[in-house]
Amino acid sequence: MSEKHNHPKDEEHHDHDHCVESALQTAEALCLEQGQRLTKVRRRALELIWESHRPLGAYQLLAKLAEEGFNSAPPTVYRALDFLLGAGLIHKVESMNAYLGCAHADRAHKGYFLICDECHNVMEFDYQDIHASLIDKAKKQGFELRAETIELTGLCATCKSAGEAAKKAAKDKS
Amino acid sequence: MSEKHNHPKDEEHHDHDHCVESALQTAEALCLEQGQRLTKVRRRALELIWESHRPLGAYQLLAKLAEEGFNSAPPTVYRALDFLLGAGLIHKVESMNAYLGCAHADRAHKGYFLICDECHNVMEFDYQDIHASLIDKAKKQGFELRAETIELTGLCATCKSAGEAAKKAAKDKS
DNA sequence: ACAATCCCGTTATACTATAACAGGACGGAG
DNA sequence: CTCCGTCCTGTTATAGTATAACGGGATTGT
Ligand SMILES: [Zn+2]
Ligand SMILES: [Zn+2]
Ligand SMILES: [Zn+2]
Ligand SMILES: [Zn+2]
Repeated sequence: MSEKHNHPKDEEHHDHDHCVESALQTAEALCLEQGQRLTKVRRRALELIWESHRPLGAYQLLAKLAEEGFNSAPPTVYRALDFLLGAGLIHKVESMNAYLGCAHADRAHKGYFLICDECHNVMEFDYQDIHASLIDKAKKQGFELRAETIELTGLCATCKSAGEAAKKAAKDKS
Repeated sequence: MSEKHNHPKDEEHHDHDHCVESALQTAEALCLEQGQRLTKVRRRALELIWESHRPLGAYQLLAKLAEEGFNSAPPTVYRALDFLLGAGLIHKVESMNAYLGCAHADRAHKGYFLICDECHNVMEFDYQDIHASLIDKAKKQGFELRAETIELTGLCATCKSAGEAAKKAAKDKS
């Protein structure tokens, strides 16, 4: 029971525009439902985060917002991020201090991430079995779980095969 | 298959001095074995991290080192931390920007943490079954795992029962 | 003694995040 | 519609986390 959402830039068959659009629609529906206000800056922040193919730092996002005429002081972006985090529309990748659009905002879930050290692409998964197992283990300690930060780093398939190809080429030359 | 190392300040039966001492001995043995130099500042940094009952921020550690006559500029502490992290003697808790002595430095392992939001105590676990499961899932994506950040936050048993007691007292008063 | 390497001191700077207060927009009650 | 309370935003200042870059001193093996 795992679902992935992967959006590398170079995956041509992936229509990322559609992806962004659908995320925005979900966001609007969710906010409406919960009586939350998806204001201009919040909406645009979410869109910019989604448009990026990798997690976006707060100040990178701030710069983009500033370019478009939004206020350029840090609180602007952190307020938007707080809102989006609270609404479950984005996740923070703690090990990168960066923010990522959530692909399953419409249903409660825990976000687990596979982060490539090389290309910095991130895949989000929802491993219910591991989640259940963690809850169980925590409970055995009398610990009541509130949040999970699960970030796995390494080499993605693309970068791995690229690396192996490079190594092979070097060997052939010698 | 899980092992815990828990060292809350208020657990009277726990001889933390012994704990620190043994961690230091392990560290010296490991460094000797690997031809690494556990210099004064590194050694003292490790000791200070262990003496703290919760994860220590870099600048908190720096302040303690400075009190003892070590240089008080940031690179001092970050160099020591980098060394200790590299040697596997401490872990970084990403969601707190803080550092924690590792209780199993002598054997390869992945550190998973249970972090109490209330008292900020941290327990480290070594869940081999979850580790295996994660490696397996990653491999199915063609992803080669290098590091895992698993940080679970919530309420520890102590704080939970304290909270429930407080709630009960409030109810009795009414 | 010498060279190579590693470690440390020092200064400056980059990056990440929040505090605090004032003013403006919005939405509901009357 | 108007008033009021609340939520949102603008603005300035500051706190907290981490690294760059350069030079000098200690350590180790030759
Ligand atoms: Zn998600
Ligand atoms: Zn990659
Ligand atoms: Zn450990
Ligand atoms: Zn606690």
